Amino acid sequence: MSVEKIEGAENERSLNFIEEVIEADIAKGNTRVQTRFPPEPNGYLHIGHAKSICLNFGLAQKYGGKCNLRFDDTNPVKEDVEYVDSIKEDVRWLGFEWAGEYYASDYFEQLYLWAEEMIKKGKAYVDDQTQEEIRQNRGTVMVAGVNSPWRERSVEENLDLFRRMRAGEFPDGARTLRARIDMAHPNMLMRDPIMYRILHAHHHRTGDKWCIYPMYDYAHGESDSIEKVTHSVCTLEFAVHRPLYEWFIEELGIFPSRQYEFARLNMTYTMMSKRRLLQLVENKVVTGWDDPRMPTIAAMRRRGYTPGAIRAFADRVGVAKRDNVIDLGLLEFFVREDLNKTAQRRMAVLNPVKVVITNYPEGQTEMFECVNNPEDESAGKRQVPFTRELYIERDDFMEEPPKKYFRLSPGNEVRLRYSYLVKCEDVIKDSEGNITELRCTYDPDSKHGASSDGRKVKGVIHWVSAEHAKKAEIRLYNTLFTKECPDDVAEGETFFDYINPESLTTVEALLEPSLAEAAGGDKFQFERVGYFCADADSTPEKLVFNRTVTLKDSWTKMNKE
RNA sequence: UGAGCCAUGGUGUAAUGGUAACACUGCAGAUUUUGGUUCUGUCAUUCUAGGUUCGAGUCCUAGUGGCUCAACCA
Repeated sequence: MSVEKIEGAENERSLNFIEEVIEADIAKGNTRVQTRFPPEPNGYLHIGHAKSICLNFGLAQKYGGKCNLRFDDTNPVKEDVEYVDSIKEDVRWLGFEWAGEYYASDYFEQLYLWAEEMIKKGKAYVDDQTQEEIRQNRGTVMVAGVNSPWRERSVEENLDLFRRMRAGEFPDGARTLRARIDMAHPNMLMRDPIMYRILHAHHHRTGDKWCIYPMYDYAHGESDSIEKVTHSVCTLEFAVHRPLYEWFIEELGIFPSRQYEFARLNMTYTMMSKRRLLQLVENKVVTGWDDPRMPTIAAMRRRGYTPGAIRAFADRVGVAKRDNVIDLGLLEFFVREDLNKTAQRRMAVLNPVKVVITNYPEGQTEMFECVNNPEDESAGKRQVPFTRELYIERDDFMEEPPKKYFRLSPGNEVRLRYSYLVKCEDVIKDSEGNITELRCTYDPDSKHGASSDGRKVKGVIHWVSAEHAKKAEIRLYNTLFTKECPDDVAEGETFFDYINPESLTTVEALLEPSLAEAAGGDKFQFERVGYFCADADSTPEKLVFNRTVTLKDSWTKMNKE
């Protein structure tokens, strides 16, 4: 397992409750630690999975154990190799290497053999009830279920029927194999759970070899056991499955894997249901699973989030059993923290207004040396051209500035970053009163932070040369949802109604020329605007940047007052 | 009229039965050629009621509140 060290993540933290379990096991002499990350390949991994990945791989790492990647591919109708591939890519990108790559489908034959064993022990039977009958006879949480009329079939008959199920003699849904436990059990999962269903479906790995497929409950614990998983860590909603998990393992007398549950990750403004995310993709609400507005790992990668930031986030969020809703801002904090150290700084104007330096020679070009990253000298410097006509951010000028505004305004002087001090002398407007141009004068002695008489200015703004600026498409992303989408949306609306109509806006920005080569995920901080990632599709001819996170901006609050 | 899980600042997560802490957020200030970063300071927490104890966030009892479970999904 290889993870580059991330600063800040090595702080001493107390043990989470799963680590306590492991340390207790080690104290008892059970020193081997084997975990697994078991996604179903029916969608892309999201930030919630990232927490699970960091936990499972982190546990193995911490205790000198191993972590497997196992695909829980027992439902062929929902699964696809595209998802298998994306999951592997995302786990690797997060910085983890799995000890073994397994598939529940690798175990289909063994699982089948064990099922016959269960039948022979009288612990399983073939049920001919319809789906509807099964549902009705299961009872409710308050009312006990009733036994299936087929529950007392002989071992021979069960065996024969089960073999014929496998042989493909029956249509989908005609029969199931059920565990014989207790139809009055207070835990619904223990009321003769279905072990196998008939599904004449093509499986992405086993092809058409099988027409019966094991259910999660029958496959998961056994798969863990086959892999000698010591600590099977899953989310809280599986806690009610634990008695069943243990029941199968005990009845089969196989390696005693044990299950532990932790609370899944929830985040503000974020939808974590794979089913819902799939709907967004299928309905083309987003461009795909890696649309930067999605909460998927692939989307975050494209947005410019770093693996280290996500790992640090997962570490901070912790592991407990309490329901939680993490503020999206916490994730962004870790992204900012990481990017602050590594992202190169560039100047870019998203909403331009022209500035003419009236006392600067026409046709002259001057190169200014700009620091790429004030936090990292090794990032070097670059030359940026300066001319008589520039563009600055429209927000960086106010004709009637409020009291604490210290950027450009009539008669006020500001520093053009890394170049001259300029003073606004005149405001040019069109017939409708819109500002079209600002006329400024510059102080020729104010290079390199100096000024002719030692005066200082508070405002420092970014700029680009009108002649040299490159155009680029910038995608500004906001949260996909304007508010929390409930699991059950109110009558008359769908969860699509909760989508933020301004989740994606595109602007044409003007960039300093050094950005022309940027492509393929390079990250930049556009000064006082935010962090941007050069889109993978970006070319020097068509520059496209995705916004990652916004800088902390107390000045915008001031503007709102 | 079920079973299981959970309850600590605004948000998360800690605390051998012994001074409730850490991070994020908020607020205030300092530094700063990014209103960023960095630094300093600061506000704010044990669901309720009993009980055990010299001492309870922690143990016990009862209550309250929240979550999960009735797919041939995982």
